[in-house]
Amino acid sequence: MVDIKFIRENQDELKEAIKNKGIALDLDELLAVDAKRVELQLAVEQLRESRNKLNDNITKAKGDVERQSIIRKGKEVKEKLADLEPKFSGVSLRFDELMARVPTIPSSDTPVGRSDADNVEVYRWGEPKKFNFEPKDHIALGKSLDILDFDKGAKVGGFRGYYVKNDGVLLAMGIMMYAIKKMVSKGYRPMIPPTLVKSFALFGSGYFKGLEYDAGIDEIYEVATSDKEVTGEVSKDKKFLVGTAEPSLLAYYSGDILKEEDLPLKVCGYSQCYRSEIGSYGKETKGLYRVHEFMKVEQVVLTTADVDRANKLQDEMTAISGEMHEELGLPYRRIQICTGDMSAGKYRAFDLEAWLPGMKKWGETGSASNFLDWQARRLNIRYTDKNGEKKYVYLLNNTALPSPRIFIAILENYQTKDGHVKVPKVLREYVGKKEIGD
RNA sequence: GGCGAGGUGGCUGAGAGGCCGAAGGCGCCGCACUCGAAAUGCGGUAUACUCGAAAGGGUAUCGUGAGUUCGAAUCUCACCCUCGCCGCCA
Repeated sequence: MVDIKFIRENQDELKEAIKNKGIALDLDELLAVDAKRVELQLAVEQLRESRNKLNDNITKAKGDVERQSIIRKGKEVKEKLADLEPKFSGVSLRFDELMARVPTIPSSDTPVGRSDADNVEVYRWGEPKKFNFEPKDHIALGKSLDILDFDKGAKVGGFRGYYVKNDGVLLAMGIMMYAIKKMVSKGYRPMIPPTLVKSFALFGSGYFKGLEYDAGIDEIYEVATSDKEVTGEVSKDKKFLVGTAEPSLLAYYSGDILKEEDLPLKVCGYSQCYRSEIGSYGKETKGLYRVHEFMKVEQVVLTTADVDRANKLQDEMTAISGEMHEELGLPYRRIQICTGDMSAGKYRAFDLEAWLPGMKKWGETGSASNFLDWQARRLNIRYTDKNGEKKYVYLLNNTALPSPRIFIAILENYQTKDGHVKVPKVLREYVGKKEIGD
């Protein structure tokens, strides 16, 4: 969400952002609706004022005649209100719909572009590994080492289902524990948040584009069973499965007024993540790369309304993920996301991509986003600054480590000629051995 | 799943159709007293939107939504949530 006053005063910049991000929104319509809304609000409030005054007078009325005359006048006011109030709420509803779509203006260093093809590599660590044999992909390795089973996964879980087995479990859980410990060592408070959430959490983070769940557009699973069934009716409070811990971690603070001295507030969350992938139908249909559920550690920071500070924090968060890739010995690069590949609320975004030798490509293993106050306005998260003024916090999020793609990267980067997989040093304490397949 | 109690400002807690945006207490802020502090006294102290240069005004908000009424924190209905007890499951 963007401040309406800011929108009124920065129309040209916003129109450019809407164009560059490829957002379906007519800003002129929004401004017209806004003007109408203010006009109707004023009229409605004036009518209510006279109604309230008449109601006050009724107690002072002497006798029935005066009383009746006041009630008669009140009736006229009420009729006018009955006409205007629905108009006002109709316009307000449209206003809210349009407001939810207004994007954050991207940072000046964000490349302008149409799609992910226009993202820019800004940093690279290590180089794609050279093998003196033909490297296998993780699907073949997982099968031969008996640590991944996609056939049984599909049988039980359906398309994109999978089992992790044996040493694979220790490796997957090890990746998560390693990430949690790393985040804690960097001063992040760990949480295990709910993955089954109400819609406001997903709207607040920006996963739902409108106030209502939009099936077929959003990549979120809706849970069919209501918590309570009354006479066969569907409960109004729908529940959804999160695609990342981010919405749950942020919604934790919704409605809160934090203290400036407590900021930046650093939190990390471990959760199972659920993604319908209906928007990626047909993409990466095999293996562990694109799956419906997986484990992930996410990092989230709440900070003051200071753009430079927020950018610096975002860079720090990205650096922590980078550090973990380095400690795991995984070649990676950092790319900056261009306007066309950036969702509405984001101000500045980077992805980390690890090299996957078996799949022979860079694969996204993290995504760091700076939203400024866009999410905080939706979630109503504020803080009091030193002057006692209330401001919206700036919100940042980044992947710490995702389990399956790091799993892929380790398998494919650490494979040996005889089909074994060496365990990266930092994960040996969790896996309990130096090499899987021994 | 069954039964019961309850959701009021930063907190506690009264209020049971108009005098209520809401008593009292605690907390917080200012002032007085003091060398300073404590104690005491006096005054102030919700949020959002909106009109206004400002002073100040208006609207809405007592869990949420709808209803009854000229008028609702207060009455009615539905829903959400919290707490307690029983049952069931882990």
